[in-house]
Amino acid sequence: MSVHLLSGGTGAQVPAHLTRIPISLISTSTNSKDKIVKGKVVHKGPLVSGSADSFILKIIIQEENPPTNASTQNISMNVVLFGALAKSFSQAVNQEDVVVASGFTVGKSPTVHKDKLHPCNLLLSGGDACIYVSRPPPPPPPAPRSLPASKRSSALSTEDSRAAKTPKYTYAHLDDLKAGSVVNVYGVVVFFKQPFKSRGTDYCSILKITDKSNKMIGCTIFCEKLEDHPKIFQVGDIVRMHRVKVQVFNNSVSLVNTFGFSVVTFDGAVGGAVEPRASSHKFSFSQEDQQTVEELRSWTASQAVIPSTPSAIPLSAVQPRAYFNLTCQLLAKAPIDTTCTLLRVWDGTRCPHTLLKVMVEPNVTEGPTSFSTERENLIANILVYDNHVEFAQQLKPGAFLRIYNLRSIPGSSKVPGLTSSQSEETDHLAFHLHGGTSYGRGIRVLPENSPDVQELKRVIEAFQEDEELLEIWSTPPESLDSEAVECSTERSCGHDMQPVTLSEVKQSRPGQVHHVRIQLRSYEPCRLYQALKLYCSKCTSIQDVPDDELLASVFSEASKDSDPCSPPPWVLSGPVSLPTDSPRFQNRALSVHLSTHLLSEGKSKELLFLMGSTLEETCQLAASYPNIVPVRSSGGRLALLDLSAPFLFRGRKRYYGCKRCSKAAVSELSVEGAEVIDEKMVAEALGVQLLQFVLLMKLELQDATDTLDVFLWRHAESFFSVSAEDVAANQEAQNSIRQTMDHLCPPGGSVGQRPWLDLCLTAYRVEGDGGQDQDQTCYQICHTTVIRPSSTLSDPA
DNA sequence: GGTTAGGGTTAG
Repeated sequence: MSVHLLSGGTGAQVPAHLTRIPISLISTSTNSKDKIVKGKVVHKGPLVSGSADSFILKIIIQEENPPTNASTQNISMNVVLFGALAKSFSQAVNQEDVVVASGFTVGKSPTVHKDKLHPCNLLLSGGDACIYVSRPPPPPPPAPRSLPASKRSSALSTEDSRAAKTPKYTYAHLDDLKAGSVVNVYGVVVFFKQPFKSRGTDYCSILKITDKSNKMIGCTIFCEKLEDHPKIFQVGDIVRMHRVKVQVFNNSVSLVNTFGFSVVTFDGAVGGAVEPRASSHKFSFSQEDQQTVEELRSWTASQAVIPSTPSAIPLSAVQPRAYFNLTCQLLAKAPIDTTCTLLRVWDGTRCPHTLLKVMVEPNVTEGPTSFSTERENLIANILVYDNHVEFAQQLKPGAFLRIYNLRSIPGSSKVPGLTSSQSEETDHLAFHLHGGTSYGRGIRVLPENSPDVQELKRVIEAFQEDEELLEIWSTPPESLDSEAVECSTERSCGHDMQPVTLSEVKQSRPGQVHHVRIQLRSYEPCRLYQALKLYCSKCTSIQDVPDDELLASVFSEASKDSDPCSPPPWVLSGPVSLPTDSPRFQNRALSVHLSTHLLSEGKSKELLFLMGSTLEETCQLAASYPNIVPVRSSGGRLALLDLSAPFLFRGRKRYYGCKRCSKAAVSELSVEGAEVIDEKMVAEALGVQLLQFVLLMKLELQDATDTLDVFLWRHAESFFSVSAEDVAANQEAQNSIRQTMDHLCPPGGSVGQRPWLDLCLTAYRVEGDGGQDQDQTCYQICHTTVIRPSSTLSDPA
């Protein structure tokens, strides 16, 4: 059981009585006694260590010069080494070394279907197993030859183990591929399809490559993960593939990835930086690779292998009735139906043809729902169909894309789900990414650092600067009186006043009302749930809404009070079980108290006093009982929880009381004449000063003259057209505020993207802590409502 | 444990 390094005549020798058996002829019935198998190591796996010195190492060897009697099929096979042999092999043997194995047994390869290699594998373990290594001669050293052959080490020197860590690869020429072999290749991409979902488990990439031999070779790459696929952006890119298997299909040679496959892609432009695009961080890349890429680039440029037409064209050069590739930025997107998604893109250039308008609901749009008029005119609406929809759904607005084989159709066609009057606009150019992958049809996200994206960003930024200039010159104060500017808000105050500038507002005395036409520059809090507050109308205090973590601790603290409790005479007490399927709630009976008065009214379940529950359990029960008041035992009596927690749960709504203004005590509720029990009745009965949910935000306004911080508070609910109580209880109301704010102040958007707003402001004096000198003028937005983003994505002109 | 695809336009 050992690894022997063969070195000319001086080292170990393969015993002469052993006879070689070609790899292709090995079967499970092979008698391995006195046999050897010889092959080149084309893959060396990692040394896998199990428990207590049990090592396993898997390699693939390939027949180098098959004897004439051997077939060319199955010339590559898996070899599994065990124990100390695996360990010393791992240290001593490099990829590309030629090895001879003896003392092996033959097993069925469990991975034959996956790696398409030999149906058998060689197993090397125990005392008979032996590996002889002959290293290929090193590449010719620079003249004069300075390294005598005798200097080459015949022992396993440290130099050898270092070499083992960075295997040197050899690359096959594309006109010299032997069927069944596993090879490494370099090639220039002459055709490619972005990875698409196969009918199996993997994504499939199709490419055709060529090299200096001028041979065209088709390649099929199957990988489950998209990132393991070649990152090809355009024809002319250069790929380096390791461990692809040569196959014959339809009488021509093709390549398929096999075990240990990896690929690195390079841009093919002469003179550009050689930057590898790889999925793995640890791929080999040497000076030789650099040279190979540069040589292939020059060769490609001299040979006209690649059509000289540009691989992508800008919107400004798009012809009707054409297929083309587009490099662009995604601004917004919206699903149309299950087979179609709308992508709104631009590349900063203006298409000479009028572009198709597509209407969609704003609440299904991801990204801004409207843009400046200038920008709207540059936006191309792309309808993406069928298999591309799934990929499109994962795209994020802002991403840079290349869309391959996009089709421009004049006159427009009907958009599914919309009536013809909504979508049909003759003489408009429509863009379709049809279903299927023919001609490489597909979408690819380009990285920010790619040269094409850098160029795209230059064009876009130049446009944005123009856009901002336009906005500044065409807006207030010059246009304050005009009706030309479309506004996203509406005043309902009824004041008959002309708008003034922010600088005029700042110079005015407090106590006045102003109309302004402004844009929203920024706002606080960015985390909109923090805008939700609790307000006491009695003491006018404002506090944050406690988070669930705090509430849970209040409940848990309250349930620790285990003093015996004598409930008041007007209650009936008993256990209640939680209406849930969840096993963790089982075996937990909570103590509940019902009002006998309500019982007599037939409304016993209308109001529950619940004791000893957790926050989670209380919420569970609140789904089934309309009013739940959490209680605890305190000094032998029934008491409310600390008022940091809600004193009442009504469905998903929670009601809080003011600690300062409440005189809380558990007492009986009078419901005479009342149809339903509401929070006000409960609060009154319990002596709780009910806190009100309010929205409080600080907005920074901007116009051509100045900026101004204003509050949105007392009129916040009508501004957003939502109730703060709803915001506290449901996600939809929260989303609605988020959408409104994203519309008024698009995240990452330029000033040109922010709509103009007509506001009514009140200015008032607020006493500072330090007396008269510290008085401040504050401003509040009042009597103003946001007009919900219009339901069209089209150019409003 | 093992297949997928194997370039060559949707038909909205």
